[in-house]
Amino acid sequence: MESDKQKRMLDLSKLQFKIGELSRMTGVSTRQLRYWEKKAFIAAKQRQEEQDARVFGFDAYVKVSLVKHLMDEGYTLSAANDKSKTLIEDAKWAHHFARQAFHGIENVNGRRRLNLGFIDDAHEQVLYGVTNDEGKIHYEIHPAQSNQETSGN
DNA sequence: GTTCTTACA
DNA sequence: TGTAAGAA
Repeated sequence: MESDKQKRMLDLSKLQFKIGELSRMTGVSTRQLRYWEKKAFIAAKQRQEEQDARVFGFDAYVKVSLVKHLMDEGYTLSAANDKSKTLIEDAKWAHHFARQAFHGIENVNGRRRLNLGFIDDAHEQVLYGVTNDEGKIHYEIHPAQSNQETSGN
């Protein structure tokens, strides 16, 4: 099912931080990080043999940053933990959505447009996202076969 | 110098 | 949660 692990140029799963690093990165004390781990709010990678220092991954960094931010906003630890869960789920969903929606960037007449794929089952119309001079985005629908001048820039 | 666990103001 | 202690 999940065999679609392609070779991405950015492999965030390889990032590893010791507790001191994660603490400095997020502004959360090492004391808190150990406590949060015990509470299962964050997870450290499995420690190898006997004595070992905790190793956190990018996912932990994101989680800690979110919880820290929420606590600064006034949330309690447990409340911040709960809210961070939904935020992370939403972000994952949005990422999944955007990843599927992305069909490449095309250059036409010096302008670039984002191909968002067909909007009809007959595959006759394509949805594009474009920006104006101020960077504001809008959408356009074009016939499917007008992709002649897609100079690979 | 850093991290770990346990305990206490 | 901060901080201290003693050990790794």
